[in-house]
Amino acid sequence: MSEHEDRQLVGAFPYVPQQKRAQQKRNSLLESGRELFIKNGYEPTTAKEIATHAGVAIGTFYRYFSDKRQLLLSLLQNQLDKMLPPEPKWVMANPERFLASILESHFKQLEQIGLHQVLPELIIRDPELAEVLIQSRKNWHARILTGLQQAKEKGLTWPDLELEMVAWSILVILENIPKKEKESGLKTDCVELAKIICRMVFPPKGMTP
Amino acid sequence: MSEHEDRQLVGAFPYVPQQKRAQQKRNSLLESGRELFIKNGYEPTTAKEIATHAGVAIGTFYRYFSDKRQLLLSLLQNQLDKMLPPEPKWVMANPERFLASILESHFKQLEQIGLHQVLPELIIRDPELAEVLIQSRKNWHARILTGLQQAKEKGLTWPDLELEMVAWSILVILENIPKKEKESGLKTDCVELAKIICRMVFPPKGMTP
Amino acid sequence: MSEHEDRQLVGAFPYVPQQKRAQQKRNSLLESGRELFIKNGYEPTTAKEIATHAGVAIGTFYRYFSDKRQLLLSLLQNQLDKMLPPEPKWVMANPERFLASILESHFKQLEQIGLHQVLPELIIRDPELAEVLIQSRKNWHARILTGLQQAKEKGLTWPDLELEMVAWSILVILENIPKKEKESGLKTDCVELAKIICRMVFPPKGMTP
Amino acid sequence: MSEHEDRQLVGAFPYVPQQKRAQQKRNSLLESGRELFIKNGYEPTTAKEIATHAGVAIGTFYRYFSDKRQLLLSLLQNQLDKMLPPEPKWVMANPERFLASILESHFKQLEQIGLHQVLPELIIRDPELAEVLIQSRKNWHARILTGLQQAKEKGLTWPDLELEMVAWSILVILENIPKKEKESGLKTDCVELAKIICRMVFPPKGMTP
DNA sequence: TATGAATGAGGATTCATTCAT
DNA sequence: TATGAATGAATCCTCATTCAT
Repeated sequence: MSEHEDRQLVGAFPYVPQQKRAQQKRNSLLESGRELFIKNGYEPTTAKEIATHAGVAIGTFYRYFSDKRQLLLSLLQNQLDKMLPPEPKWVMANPERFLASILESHFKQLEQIGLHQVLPELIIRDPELAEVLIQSRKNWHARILTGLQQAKEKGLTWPDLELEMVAWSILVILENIPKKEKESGLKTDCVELAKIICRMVFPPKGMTP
Repeated sequence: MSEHEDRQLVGAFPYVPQQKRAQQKRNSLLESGRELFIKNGYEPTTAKEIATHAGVAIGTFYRYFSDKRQLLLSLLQNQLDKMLPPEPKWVMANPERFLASILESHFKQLEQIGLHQVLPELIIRDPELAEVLIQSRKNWHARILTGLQQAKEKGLTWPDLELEMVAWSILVILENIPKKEKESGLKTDCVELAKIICRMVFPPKGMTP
Repeated sequence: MSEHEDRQLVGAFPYVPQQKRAQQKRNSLLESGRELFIKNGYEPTTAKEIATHAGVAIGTFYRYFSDKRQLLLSLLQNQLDKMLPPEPKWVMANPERFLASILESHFKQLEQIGLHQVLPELIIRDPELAEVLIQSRKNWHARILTGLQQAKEKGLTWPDLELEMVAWSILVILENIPKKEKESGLKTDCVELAKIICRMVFPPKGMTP
Repeated sequence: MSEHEDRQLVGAFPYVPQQKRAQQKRNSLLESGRELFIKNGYEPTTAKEIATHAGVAIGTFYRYFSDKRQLLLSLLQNQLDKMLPPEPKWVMANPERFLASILESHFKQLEQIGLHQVLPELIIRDPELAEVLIQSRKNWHARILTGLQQAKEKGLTWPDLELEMVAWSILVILENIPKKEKESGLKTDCVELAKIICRMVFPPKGMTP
C-alpha cells in the first residue's frame, strides 16, 4: 500500500484519492502550491492560481483540499517528514564530520527550505500551525542537544558548556544559512563554518580542558 | 520648531500634519499599525482595523498614509533609526563587555523587534522594502565586522578567524534571541551567551594563539 | 460553431463564455448596462446597479467585464457594427430617395442612438474611446461624401458645391435628429427634411446649373 | 452697484460676497471650475481640485458655493448671459451677412463653448439644469426663426419653406462647428458655410420663386 | 472669514467557496 | 469525478461635506 505512504495526518482531508490518476492530480496541486507559495508568498497566492498552475479546475482543488491552508499543511507534513534527521550521531573523534553531515542533510533540502520562507507569514495567524513548526524545531534542537551531551559526558567539550544555549546557537546558524546564501548569492564554506561552531563547543586540540 | 523634528521622509506622502493635534492622530495611527501588525501580521491587518484601533475614521487613515504599506514604511523608518548603533566599540581588554553592550542595546529595542516578526512576510512581496531591510542588516553586520577586525589586528583573536562568517554568526544569534525568548518564555542569560560567542572569536585566555 | 459568432473583440477580456446559459447572462449584463447608461448616464451608473438590474451578483459582472468601461466598449462594438451603412448608394434619379434611405436606416437604430447620449460624457475622459467614435463618424462622413461626389461628377449638384462641408452639415443634421425628437416630443417629418437637405445640394429642378 | 451685476439667479446661494477681496476669491473659484470642467469633465473634477486650483481652502469653496453643481450653475448663468444675442436682425438685402454676424458672435465665444462640452454629461442627471439649457436653445431657435419668418413674409425665401425645421437645422450646424473645428483642427470657412445655409433658405438669385 | 482636519457613505474590485451540470 | 459559473462578503480607497479652530 505504498500509495498511502504520505497520507495526510493534519486535519481531516476531504479526499485522498486512491486512483493513480487522481493521486497525480493531487500531487500536481501540492507541487503547484509549493512553487507559488515560495514565489509569491502564502496570502497572495490564490486557490484559483494554484488550480490553474496545476492544470485543473478550481472545483478540483476543493475536492482534494478543504482550503488553501490545508494544502499548505499537507505540504509541510511532507516536508517535515523529509526533515527528519539522518541519524545525527556526534562522532567523538572528529566533531567537524558531524557538523558536515548536518549541514549536508540541511542543504540537500533546499527546496524544502523554500517553504521556510513562507512560514513566518503564517505563524502569527495560525497558532496550530505555529505549534507544529515549533515542535519541529524542538526536535532539531533536541537532536543537537543529545549529541552535545554525549560529547560532554565523554569529556570532549568545554567543561562549563551551556548545552542548551549552544545547541540553540547551532540551530539558529544552520537555519539561517539558506537566507544568507540567498542574500549574498555566495555558497557557504561548510568547513569554515564547522570550525567556528566547533570552537564554541570544544577546547582547542592541544589544550587539556 | 520641535514640531518638525520627526517629520517622516519615507515616500512622498500626501501629508505630514503641522498641527499638534494632527501629529498626535498620525502617531496614534502609527502605533495602532505597529500593534496590529505585530499581533495579527501585516496582510491580515486592514486599514480599517488600524483606523478603528486608533479611534479615527478610515478617511483619516488615508489622509496620513497612502496605504498600509506606507504606514509600515514610516514605522520602519522610525525603528531603523533607533537601530543605529550605540557606539559599537570593541573594547579589547574585555570582549565580553562589548557583547554585553550589543545585547543590551538589542534587547532594549524589544518593540522594534516586534516589527521584525512582520518583515519576513513582506520581503517576498515587496522587493523595495526587502532592500531596505537587507541594507539595515548589512549595517549591523559591518559594525560587528569592524570590531572583529580591530581585535584581530591586535592579535587578540584566533589567527585564522574567518571574520565575515563569524560576524554573520553573531548577527544571526543576536537577531534570533527575541524569537527564542518568545518561544521558550525564558529570559536569555546574556553572560552565558557572551561566553559562547567569545569562544568563537578568542582563544582561551591561558593559551598563546 | 454558431456559438462563437459574436465573440467580442474589444480589449483582452477575461472571459467570453462558451456556454449558452452564460452567454445569456453576459448579454443580460450588456443590455442592463445599455439601459442604465442611457437612463442615468455613464458615470452615475455603478457596476453593482448593472449587475442587480441584470439579476446577477456583482462577482458575475466582473467575471465577464473587467470594469464598467469594458462593458461600454463591448456595447459600442455591437452598436458600431450595426451602424455599418446599408449600401449607401446615391441614386441619381431621385436624390430624396437616397436621403430617405439614410434617414430610415438611421431612425431604425434608435436604441443605438440612446447610447450616443452617453458618449459626450466619455469623450473627455477617455481619449481611446473618443478615437473610436471619431473614426465611426468619419466613416459616416466618408460615405455621405462619396455619394455627393458621384452626384457632382454627374453634374447633378451645384457646380460650386463644397462637398466636405455639405457632407458634414448633413451628418450633423442626421446625428441630431434623435435629440430633437426627444426634446420636442415630435416625430420628424423626413420628407420635409430631405427637401431641405436637397436644396443644399441640388439646384432646383427647372434650373440648369 | 455694478458689483452685483452677475449675482446668481439659479438656486439660493450661500453667499455672494460684497467685498472686493471676497468677490475675487469667488471669481477665482468660478474660473478654476470652468477650466477644470472643460479639461477633465464635470464628474471627475472634485471640489478640492477646484479649491486648490483657485488657491483657497476647501472650506472656502463651500462658503461661496453650496456644492459643485451650484458652481456649475453659476458658471452657466454667466455664460448664458453672454450668449444673449447681439441683435440678430435678418438683413433682407444680404442674408449671408446675417449668417456672418451669427457665426461671428458664435465663434467669439469659444471659451463658453468649452462649457458646452461638459453639458451632455449633466443633462441626463440634472433635469433642472437640462431645462435651463433647453430654454437657452429655444431662445436661439426662436431668434433664428423670427429672422426667417420676416424674410419669408417679404417673399425672399422658398415659398414652401418649413421654417421650424430650417431654423433647427441652422441651429444644429452652428452648434456643432466648434466640435468640428476641434476634431479636424481646421478653421471653418464661414463664407462657404453661409452659402450652403442660404441655399436651404433662399432660391437662387436669378430664379423667381 | 478662512482654514484644513475629520468624517463616513459609497463605489470598485477580489477571491474563497459552493453547486448545478 | 471534473468543471467552471455564480455568489457575495470583505477590502480598498475616494470625495463631498462638516465643523472646530
